[in-house]
Amino acid sequence: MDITAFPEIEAFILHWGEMGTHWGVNRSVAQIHALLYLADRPLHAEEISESLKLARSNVSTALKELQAYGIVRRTHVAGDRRDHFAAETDLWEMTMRISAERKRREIDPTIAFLAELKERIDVRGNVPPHIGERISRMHEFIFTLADWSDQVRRLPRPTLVKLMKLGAKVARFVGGPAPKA
Amino acid sequence: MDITAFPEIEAFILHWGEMGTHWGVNRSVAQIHALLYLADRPLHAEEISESLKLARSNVSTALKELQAYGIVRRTHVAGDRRDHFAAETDLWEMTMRISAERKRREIDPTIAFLAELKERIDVRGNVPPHIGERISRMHEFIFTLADWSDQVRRLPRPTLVKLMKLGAKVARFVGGPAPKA
DNA sequence: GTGTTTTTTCGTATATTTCTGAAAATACAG
DNA sequence: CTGTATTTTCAGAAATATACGAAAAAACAC
Repeated sequence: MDITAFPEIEAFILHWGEMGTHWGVNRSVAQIHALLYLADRPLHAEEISESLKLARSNVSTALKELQAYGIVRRTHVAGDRRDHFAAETDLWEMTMRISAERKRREIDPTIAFLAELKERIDVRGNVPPHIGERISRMHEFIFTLADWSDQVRRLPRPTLVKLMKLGAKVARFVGGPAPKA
Repeated sequence: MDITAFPEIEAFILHWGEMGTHWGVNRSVAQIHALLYLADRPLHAEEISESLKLARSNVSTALKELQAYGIVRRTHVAGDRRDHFAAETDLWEMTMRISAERKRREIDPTIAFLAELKERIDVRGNVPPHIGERISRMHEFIFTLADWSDQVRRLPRPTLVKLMKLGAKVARFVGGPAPKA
């Protein structure tokens, strides 16, 4: 399957690459992910490199990143020494893994940082009180969201899908008003 | 309130700026947002420029961006011709507005793009069928999430907070298993 | 072990984004 | 209207992130 044969495939890959850049994922990583998502068989690094016209070394680095996210796995093809790579195609699974990894990399350290900062502010004593309050509120807020995301991530997929489809109607279970539309 | 007087404040601003860069928000925008979040009164552009050592013009651009997100508003101070700026300090409100704007800018166009792409693939006819399926699934998935986010955004804040605190326990309402921990 | 294929590392080149400063535009007071 | 304060625009400079290619390392066959 040569991607240049289908402009639609190329368009998807380019769009996905751009999306990546808007969300802090580098373009090559996102493009390779898109390519593997569309592929119906595992691809080796050389193929990827040629298809996307990226340096072989760049592909290597990007694949490591995708594996760190847990959304691409290495597989082997009989009679071929080269590593082959396949993307997770279950989109819920993919989303959960990306969110878990980004939480680990960025959110957890931020929570720790805010806790430490609040401590330092309290020790110092002479910082205007509203500063401590704002920092505390941010800490608590991010912690609450992060904790919620951890719980949601552990839900069985079918439960998650049901909840999602329910949308704002879940509000009725906590005594909220019926949603308007 | 001179931020250089408190290294904790500066640390918060720098951290927030870095967070921004990891999520596709430019550093100056995020830093200014952090400063305004901590400030207990509206600040004018010149103050911001001096506090953060950013060019006045850069501050102007960044403030426009923050206003486009709806998380900073322009106010006026009696007897001062200059515009003053204050950040939304309710973190739920802030989060909802950021997510609404990012959806508008990035997700909605992506949904439209995927729909259009699927259409083109169907018309063309000779694209391998699994490609069309993968694109369709991605389209549906993103649409479902986006629709869910719209509904959640419309929920009254107290309802939202209750749901969040409930965490994985909401699963019981859709016949899911009791969460483990 | 040696030779060959494949992958990774890493310093540097390139591309991209961000920031600046000067100039233009706007808003307002008198 | 004229003059002054304030804000915005925009082309180029600076900073940052990304991608490359050469060389090293690793994996494997023989």
